[in-house]
Amino acid sequence: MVRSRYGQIADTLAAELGELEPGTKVASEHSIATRFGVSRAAARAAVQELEGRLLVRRVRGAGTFVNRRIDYVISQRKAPSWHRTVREAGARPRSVVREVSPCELPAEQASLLERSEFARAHRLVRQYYVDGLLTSVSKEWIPADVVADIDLAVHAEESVDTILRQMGRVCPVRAWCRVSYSIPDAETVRALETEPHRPVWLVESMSRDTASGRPVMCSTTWSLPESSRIVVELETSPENLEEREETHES
Amino acid sequence: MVRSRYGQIADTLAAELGELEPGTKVASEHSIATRFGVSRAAARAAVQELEGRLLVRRVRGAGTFVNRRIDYVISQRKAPSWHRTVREAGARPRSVVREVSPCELPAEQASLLERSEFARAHRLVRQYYVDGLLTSVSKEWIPADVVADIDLAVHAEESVDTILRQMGRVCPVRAWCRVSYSIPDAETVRALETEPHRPVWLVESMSRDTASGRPVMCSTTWSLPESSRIVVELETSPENLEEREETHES
DNA sequence: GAGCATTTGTCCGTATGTATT
DNA sequence: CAATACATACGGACAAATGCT
Repeated sequence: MVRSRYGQIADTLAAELGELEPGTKVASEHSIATRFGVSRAAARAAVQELEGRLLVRRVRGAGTFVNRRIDYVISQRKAPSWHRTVREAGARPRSVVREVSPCELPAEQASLLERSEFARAHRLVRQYYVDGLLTSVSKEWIPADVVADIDLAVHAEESVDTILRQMGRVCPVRAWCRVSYSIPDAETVRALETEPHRPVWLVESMSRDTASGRPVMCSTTWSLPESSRIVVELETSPENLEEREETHES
Repeated sequence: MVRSRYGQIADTLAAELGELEPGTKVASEHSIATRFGVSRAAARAAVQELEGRLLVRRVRGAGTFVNRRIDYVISQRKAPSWHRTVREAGARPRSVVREVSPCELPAEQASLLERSEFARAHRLVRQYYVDGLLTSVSKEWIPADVVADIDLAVHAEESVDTILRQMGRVCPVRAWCRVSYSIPDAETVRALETEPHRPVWLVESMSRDTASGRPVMCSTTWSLPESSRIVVELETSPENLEEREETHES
């Protein structure tokens, strides 16, 4: 099969992009069209191809920029640290509290947190930026019986983990987690500033207190696929192998 | 912000698509252009939008068809069964052995299987179809010390699990697994019949024998995002909470 | 197998809209 | 306000794959 012209151009550009720092501005559609002697439509197709490969990001009116994906590993063996993960990848992490308010637990979160529905809790909405680019939004629920008041603390100290440790006197660790690739609801689309109906990462998580085993926090986090590569590791130790259900098909 | 014409058309079509059975043929670009009084380019943009939402599949020369995604849940509590999962979703599963050959274990697989590099093993390549559409390809490695000869059995019995149980006299269960969303290598691109450089699901997995705890099989499976929605569930039982590393950031 | 209509894929040139700088 | 850059849209053309006759 013959490679299409825009495909060849995309391959050429992709090779050149490999040398560049994330955030670098890429040649405009017009200049690509001129350089390769094609129409702007073909040049555009090539850049869209690169966007599909997650190699670039495009901003209307501003230009096209070299993209980078942060590997975020979710594992049972390691406690999560988004800020550290981003920094270790050589990027600049920032998170912003968008909303913090008392609420009553919705059914799903109540069940996960092993509380009764409508139990009093704190709802926390945050946005996460990598190198100034919005990459994720999260909603977190913390039952009021873990920490009574959270508003002031949340603005002084960005890490919820630290707040729970200091104010709640608990030691939270991730006890359950579900990762999928789904279509976000309208509210999330607004918060993530993404196109409606476009699939993004969804990580649902619940943490327990190490000592008591009691759930102390749960969250749902939506992340743009172009900005992070979520990796989930699942491990069953040999001693626990028998605990599982059995079927006879691969 | 005003919604673009092709976006409106996409929304209209998406609503209509919801009523249709998977596999149904969708109106052609030309007829959409005529119906909505727009150019073919705009109609095409609308259909491409639907493709991006994973609602349709397009085949050159044939047409555009309603798509369905199969939810495939990977969990510690449940043994995997691809055929059953697909059937339960109301679709028709089929897997085909493409290649079965003796080989020496590559470094990565040798390490995972706790064998020495270049140890003799069987390499098995399979393709998976849902409703006749190619959705996944897998490579599986089985050390020769688990089953000596596998060629004939593999063609008579599709389930590797069953072969291992009967010929290898082991009871395999998934002990480790890693899921990510990655760019496939050229060989995989050919086997998956997908575009180069397009990200797809990658599930790496290793199974141990229940009784001995010894690794008996490992595999890498690549799956098209438009055909499956991979969900990974990770759970740490309260008793094991202390086993993990600690950090102090969320 | 050959021929034909259909359908998507690619590409051209041009024009206008809209967001950013 | 002007220049730049991406977004949307038009109309036309041919290529390539598919499915049917």
